[in-house]
Amino acid sequence: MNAAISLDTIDRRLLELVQEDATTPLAQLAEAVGLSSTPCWRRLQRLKEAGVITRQVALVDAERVNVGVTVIVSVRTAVHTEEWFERFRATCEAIPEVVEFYRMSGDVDYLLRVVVPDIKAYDAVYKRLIAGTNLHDVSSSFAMEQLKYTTALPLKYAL
Amino acid sequence: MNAAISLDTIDRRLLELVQEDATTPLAQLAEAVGLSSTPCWRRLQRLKEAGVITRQVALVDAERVNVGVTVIVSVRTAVHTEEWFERFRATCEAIPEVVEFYRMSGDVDYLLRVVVPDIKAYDAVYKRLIAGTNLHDVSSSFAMEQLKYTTALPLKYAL
DNA sequence: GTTGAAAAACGCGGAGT
DNA sequence: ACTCCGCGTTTTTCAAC
Repeated sequence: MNAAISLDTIDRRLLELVQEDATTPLAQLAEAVGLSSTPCWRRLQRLKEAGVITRQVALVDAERVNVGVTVIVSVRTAVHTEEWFERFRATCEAIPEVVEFYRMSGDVDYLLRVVVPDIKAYDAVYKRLIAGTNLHDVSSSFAMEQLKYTTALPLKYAL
Repeated sequence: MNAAISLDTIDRRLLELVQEDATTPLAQLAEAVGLSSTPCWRRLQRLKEAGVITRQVALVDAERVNVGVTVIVSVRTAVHTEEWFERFRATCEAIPEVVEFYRMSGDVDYLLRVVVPDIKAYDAVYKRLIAGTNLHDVSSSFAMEQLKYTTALPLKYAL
């Protein structure tokens, strides 16, 4: 279900293109990869069915919707039970300001990326995070500038 | 150019929908927000022209293209010149495995998110990062699990 | 803002090489 | 597996309200 899949050169080029712009007309994609539209369409279909392409979304400018501040939150926990984890996971899942959430190796247990309009709003999210879940240590770092952000994954490693 | 913009309830609802699924037919979006398709189309057009919706992309499953490992890289620098920064920025920009890149406040100067197939591949990226740019301290943490990742920004703060 | 409708573009699939 | 071609749908634009 979630194994790597076999992709040839054309598949990769198609993925590169749609990762950058999913509105590109099929005919144009087809031309770019040197195919006619039908096989190109079938390939895209196959990539969707295989779960390589998961979905197609509109990206929104963070500044224009007033969430220009991103905060990186490092969390260390005292408790390490399954029950605590599930609770924390559910909390993060429910907070829309938490846009990324990783379980880490090393000294930090969890890492979050949170987007908010300002420090005051972050404080509200912070309170929501620690409410209910017993966090041992929470360290928040503010990003001054987003220098790069892309949803396009490198395809050179694809099998 | 990058100021927050005025969005009413319908605009927000539309953005919520297209942030989740940009393939939704216009007629269906229109119905969901209680509008007919013409004004709905005009609103989406306006949101694109205003730069609120920046683009429409296909999201790819990281596991299936063999970049299931994400590494968080904290960078401290010895040099703090404009020239050094530009060089480092260009390096990160050019490395497709670097999918996010922030300038931070606090003890860490820069934070990167890197996606790779395995530790060995990360080492290659690491070498590319430190080559040419004189990094004082680089600390890499591996994510064991991606518990949440969304491109959908919270819209409750939009003005 | 609405409806309706028409033009153009595009997705989708069949038939054939 | 691909090309060619056409049907059906959807987008996009245009009226008039």
